Amino acid sequence: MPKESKPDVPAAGVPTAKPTINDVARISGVSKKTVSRVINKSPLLGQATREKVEAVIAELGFVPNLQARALALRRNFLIGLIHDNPNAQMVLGVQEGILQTIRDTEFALVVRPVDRHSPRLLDDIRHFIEQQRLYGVLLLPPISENDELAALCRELGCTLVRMGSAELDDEAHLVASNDRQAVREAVAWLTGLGHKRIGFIAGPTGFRSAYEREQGFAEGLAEAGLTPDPALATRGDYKFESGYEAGQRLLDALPRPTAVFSSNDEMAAGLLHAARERGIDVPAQLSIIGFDDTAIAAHIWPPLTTVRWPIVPMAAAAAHKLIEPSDALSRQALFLSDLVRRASVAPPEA
Amino acid sequence: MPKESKPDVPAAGVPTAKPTINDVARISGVSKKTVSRVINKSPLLGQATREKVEAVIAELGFVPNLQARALALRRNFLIGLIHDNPNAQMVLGVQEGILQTIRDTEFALVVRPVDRHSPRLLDDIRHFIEQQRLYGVLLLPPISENDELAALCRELGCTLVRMGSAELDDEAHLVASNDRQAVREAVAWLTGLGHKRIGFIAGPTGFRSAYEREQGFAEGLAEAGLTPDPALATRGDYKFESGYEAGQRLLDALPRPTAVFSSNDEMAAGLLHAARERGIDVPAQLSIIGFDDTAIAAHIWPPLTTVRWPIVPMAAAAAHKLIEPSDALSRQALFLSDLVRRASVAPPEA
DNA sequence: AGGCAAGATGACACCGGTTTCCAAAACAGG
DNA sequence: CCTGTTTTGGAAACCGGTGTCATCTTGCCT
Repeated sequence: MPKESKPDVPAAGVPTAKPTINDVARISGVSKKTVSRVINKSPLLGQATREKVEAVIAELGFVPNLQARALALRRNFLIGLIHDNPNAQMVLGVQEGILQTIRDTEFALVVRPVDRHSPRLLDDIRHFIEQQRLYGVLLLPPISENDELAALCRELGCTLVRMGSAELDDEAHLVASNDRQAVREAVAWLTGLGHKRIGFIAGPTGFRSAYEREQGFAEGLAEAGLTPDPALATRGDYKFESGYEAGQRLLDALPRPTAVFSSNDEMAAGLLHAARERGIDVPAQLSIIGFDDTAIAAHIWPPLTTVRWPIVPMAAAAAHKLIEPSDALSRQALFLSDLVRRASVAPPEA
Repeated sequence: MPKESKPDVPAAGVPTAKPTINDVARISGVSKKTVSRVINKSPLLGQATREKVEAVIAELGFVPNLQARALALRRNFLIGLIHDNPNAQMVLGVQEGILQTIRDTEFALVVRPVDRHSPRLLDDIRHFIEQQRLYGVLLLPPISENDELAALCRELGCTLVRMGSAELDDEAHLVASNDRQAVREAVAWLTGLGHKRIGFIAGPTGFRSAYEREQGFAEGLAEAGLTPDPALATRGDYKFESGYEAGQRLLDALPRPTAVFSSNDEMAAGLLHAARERGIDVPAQLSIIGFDDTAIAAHIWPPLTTVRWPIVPMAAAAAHKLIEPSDALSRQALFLSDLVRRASVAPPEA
């Protein structure tokens, strides 16, 4: 019994040195190169040889050294998540989705929050990608809309998938949700209940997601034969406080809107604060719809009707596109959102 | 032209191949080894030689190849964040803190959420650490309380810092906040306002953080000369729904508590829901204090008085302990929390 | 059978650092 | 001036894989 390979409880003086490709080659009586071919599933390889080598690999519990591969391939097995997104829940949802995909692969996820307004942004990211030799990166909105950044990734030979609204990139490098359509349905829900004065809180200018939601709102009104009232449209920056301020403006309008669509949940929560301060009952006197279905939507009072988009599956698909671009699963680029109906919406008062 | 390898318009004919340690050695007229000594700040090296080499490094813009170093050193420049924490804001705060520390170093952050109850937990993490050859890992609560996991990291030669309540580990491998003291102060705030029937929603059993907060609550009552009433103590699992259910129980108690301390904000929000359903006015008829100061605390109505602990600085310190253990900054292990006073607390009704 | 294309395998250099070992140079003491 | 010790630099091996290219089998066609 010269060799005893109990991985747990080394106990004995055996150093438990991990087997290398050389060990596998020696024991199975082939060259390193052949073992390498087995590892990489090279097609030009004899069936018999492959099985023999695989048996030895299994027996030894051989796991290829990622650092050595990274050196030789000039490419690390790391997926980078680059984002500039204030929404913790969304970022974590994306991380979860990516990890669902790379679980049981050799890939790992490295995260890199950035400051969109930093002048060193591109230099920093260039250095980051080069130094870590990232295999691919996933860009989250809003920074996914930065075309310079995308060009940089491509220049560095780093595969790239962008998350965001459609038309940002081609299908192979994009996952998107149909925000516009979802907002139209949300507005249809309100008009169907009889609402005619519907306010709108837009997201910040320059964000494609904000633009899409705006368009969806306009289309929704048009479908119901309503004309937009400029006094009922205002803008925020996706943060709670801006929703609160937007609420002040909207609730000053006369006659007051009977419903408001907010471009995200945080601003909707801010609006709700403003309504509460004025003693306006939600939903009896004011219906509210948000967007994103973040945790806060279900936990404020009344629970918020909102548009939910499938963050985790989208991120999982994005990761799939990065590491298995030719796979059929990597085909889908558009994901559907749906309206979550909760207590913040009711028919308008008579 | 047999070989043409222009990746992307590098403009000049310069191939932009990155300089290696060999280039530096050749140009500065020394050996690789000497350059390596410069990179690694080896003490036994001539001053003149060092400066000469450093000049060449700067001029060439040489950056050592991390993958090659990782292979040779058998250790990658990656910090792992292992967590099993449902609170997105907290996890993201930790990521931010770590990144503050490793910014401008060669380290990167790789994240690894896990399932505490998975039977494969230890095997998975072993494989992860070995495969990626992590330099160090940071463990977040509640999984940071798993001593087997900590032992595993040590066995694999991976430095380790645990985040959580004190007494989990020695100072060099721990960052903690003084939960107990903070809860005592929160309770003192309530008793100071005249509350005498104070309810408590504990966190799940088996969590040290939950235990610390329980102790702090008991001590706070004792300091005010109050005796704990078992009818006013209940338990949740840190989730919104469990807070809601806990609220049902507490608000059934007769006489009703005039204030409740909840072991985290989510459960406090659940309690608030329960109170609202019964038409109980907060804070006039019921004061509520939470813990964590997550986003929801400020955004629900009324805004929640809560205990805030310094997540980001704690995580930054933890990362510092990992990569620069001997540094003076790595000395601090205990961080102070403070009470954020908002509108959910008022004196009891007469 | 001979010729040839295609397929399977191996030898060897290479990725870019670190480490071992040893020689040369510098320095001290006798 | 010689010997012994310390500092400094170089050659070569090594970390553990992958790429290129040559070689050796095969199978197929005429």
